[in-house]
Amino acid sequence: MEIEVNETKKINRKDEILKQATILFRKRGYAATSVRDLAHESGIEAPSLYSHFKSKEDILQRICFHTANSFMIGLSKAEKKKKPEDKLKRAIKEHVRVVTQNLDASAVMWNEWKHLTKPDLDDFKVMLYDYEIRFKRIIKKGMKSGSFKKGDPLLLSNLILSTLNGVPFWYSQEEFSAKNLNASMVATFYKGILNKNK
Amino acid sequence: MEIEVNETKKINRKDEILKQATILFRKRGYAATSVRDLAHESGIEAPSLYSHFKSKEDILQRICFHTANSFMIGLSKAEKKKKPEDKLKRAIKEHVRVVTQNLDASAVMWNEWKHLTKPDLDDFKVMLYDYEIRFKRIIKKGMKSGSFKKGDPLLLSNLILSTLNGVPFWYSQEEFSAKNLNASMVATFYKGILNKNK
DNA sequence: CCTACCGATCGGTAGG
DNA sequence: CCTACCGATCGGTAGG
Repeated sequence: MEIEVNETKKINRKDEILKQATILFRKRGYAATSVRDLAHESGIEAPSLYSHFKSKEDILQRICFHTANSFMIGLSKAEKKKKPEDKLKRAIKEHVRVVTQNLDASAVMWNEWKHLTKPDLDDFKVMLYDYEIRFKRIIKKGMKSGSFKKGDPLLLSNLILSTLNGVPFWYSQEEFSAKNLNASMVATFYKGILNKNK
Repeated sequence: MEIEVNETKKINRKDEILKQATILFRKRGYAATSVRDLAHESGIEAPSLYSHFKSKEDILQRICFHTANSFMIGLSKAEKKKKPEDKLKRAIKEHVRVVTQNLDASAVMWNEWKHLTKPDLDDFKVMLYDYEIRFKRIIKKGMKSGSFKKGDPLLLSNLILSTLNGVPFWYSQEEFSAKNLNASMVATFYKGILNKNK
């Protein structure tokens, strides 16, 4: 019984540290957050952090890779669709879902991954690059098949990904619903904003 | 003659520090860049920085406010147009122009302004908010006049601004031209990407 | 613009 | 998970 409680506490403590680290890294940035800040918010002393994590960077690494993995899984789901327009629609939907459900973690991943060091840094870059390549491939195929207007697939891919990655900087559950955001984003990119009935 | 040379050197040195600071703040982030790093890249010793700037934050403040001011001026030009669709088109063009001509500074402003402290922090937030409000107003009026499809002006404004602010993260002069980027962005948002001739 | 230097804080370890 | 502690580095000042 006592052992069970201790183990549960240990697991909760580790998650609690990760949760507080995500909030602090988002608010102040990785470099400006000290291990003492992390410990204080988690209700422990600074050296106690090292019984859960190897280093400060270890904490950042877990946040970055865990979040990036969620995005990769979402993209895989999108790639199972057949038509390019359905693939892109699903890719946007999945990306919006992951971002809105992990606002702080998404922002931390996007803003702080540069503080990772080798070999994690290289592995992370590969993941990012893979995501971009696969996202671009959907658009490229859609342009070839005639689903999308002809253009530079890389440029359009970058435009859409910028929009998706910018969400954590302004989205709040109080102001917007994820469903409405997703629908608006797809409608905007697919049909444009000009009113043709004018 | 000697005085003239000294004064010229002084001005160049100050600009050189700002230039190197912009590059370093962009690459490593403000908090992870030391005044010794800044001094070294500028070819001087660390304490010599303080004959040009009051503090490390003073350097960041100048980068942020100078860049933000460029964006404000661009938006003012856009607001002089009459039709909402022309206003938005011009606002996008000006924003793209400032971003592509100040890639590092734009990224630093966007990623590092949170490291400013009061009262500069509050002043900067006011500028950011003013920009967003005025950008949103263009869209709101366009929706009311029937130029743009009906929708949530704040949401659409956030979508477009996210796309614009994301540019420094992928744009390079070697891969894209500012002119083509601008045209593609306007076409994408105005007319959408779906091919209606299919 | 430099040398010499300061107190504060950093990430992390030893040992329990 | 704690106390005690470490060397390194931080932003910045004094004085020239």
